Amino acid sequence: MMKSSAEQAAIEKRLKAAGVRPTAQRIALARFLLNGADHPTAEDVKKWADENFPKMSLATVYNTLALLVRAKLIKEVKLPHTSRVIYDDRVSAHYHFLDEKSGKIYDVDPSEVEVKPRLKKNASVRGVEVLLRGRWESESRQIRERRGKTHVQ
Amino acid sequence: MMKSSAEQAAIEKRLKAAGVRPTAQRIALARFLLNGADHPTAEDVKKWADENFPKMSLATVYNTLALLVRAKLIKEVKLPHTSRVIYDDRVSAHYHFLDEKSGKIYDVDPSEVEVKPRLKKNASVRGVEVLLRGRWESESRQIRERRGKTHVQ
DNA sequence: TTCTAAATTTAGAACTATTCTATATATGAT
DNA sequence: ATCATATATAGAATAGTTCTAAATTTAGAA
Repeated sequence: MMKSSAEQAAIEKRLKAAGVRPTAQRIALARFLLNGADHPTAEDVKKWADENFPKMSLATVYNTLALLVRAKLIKEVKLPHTSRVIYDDRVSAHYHFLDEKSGKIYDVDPSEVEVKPRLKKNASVRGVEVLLRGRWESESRQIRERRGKTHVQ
Repeated sequence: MMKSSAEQAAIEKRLKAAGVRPTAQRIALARFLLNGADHPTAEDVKKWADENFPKMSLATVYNTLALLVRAKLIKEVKLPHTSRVIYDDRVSAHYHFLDEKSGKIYDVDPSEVEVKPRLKKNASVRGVEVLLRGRWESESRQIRERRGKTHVQ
């Protein structure tokens, strides 16, 4: 793990480079969002803040999330399985995979899914969003067999 | 256009076949949803009801939408450009196209978009959702030229 | 028909996630 | 240190949906 102070300095640099004034609250949140959080919701971010920063308000969490999105340091992701917005530190275009067992979201590189629209209609496609659903960790044979077996009393 | 009474009878039949008791409210809403509405939101449906059915409550609109979804007569669609749920009378698997100019949603048959996941990770994909964004009606050359031209005083 | 039990509809309260508002606090430039 | 501006704060407001409890309607029995 990176030393906390060095990490803070690096984050501060990234904020400045993106035109965001590095206040204490912003550095703390950016550190969480850019080095550690895994597709958190605003609620997840607030929870982290409550445990790691004194008296940060929910408004600051939302303000900062919006600011970091505008600065292109994080991306807003809206997926159909929840009404909560998810924040993603991967800012380049990519797709998502929803593990239906755990509810976890995984990023998928566009190169890993071939998408070729061949619309009958003469429309111009300017963007593509893809959500894959399934099991991210495929079950081992042993686990599958155990699950399949009826419990014997 | 189909004669209203015949249409009602047909709708009533479909509701019964799907195991839904055909009350007056349900017949009216199903008629709108299955023959005429184009990806309406709950608000659109309520608005139609206010203009075409006496005193229907918002709760009935939501109850009936949920009921028709459970009965697989319509499908719930959640898209990232709005926080409102959209209802679709096409119930088989398909993709969507968002016209970014009009905000309108169009259904796209899965045969019209080739999607081939080739994940590095050994995951099992059980479903794919695709949203295309762009212009559904591609502009004619004339319109494009007119739009491009600076207005001369 | 009338009665009755269950299903449905209703109005409005409650809820969730987010945005807004007004005030207080902190910051950087002078 | 002062001042103007930016930021942070608590809480109110909002949007969309779901819940609750009471009233109404329905289908079937008597």
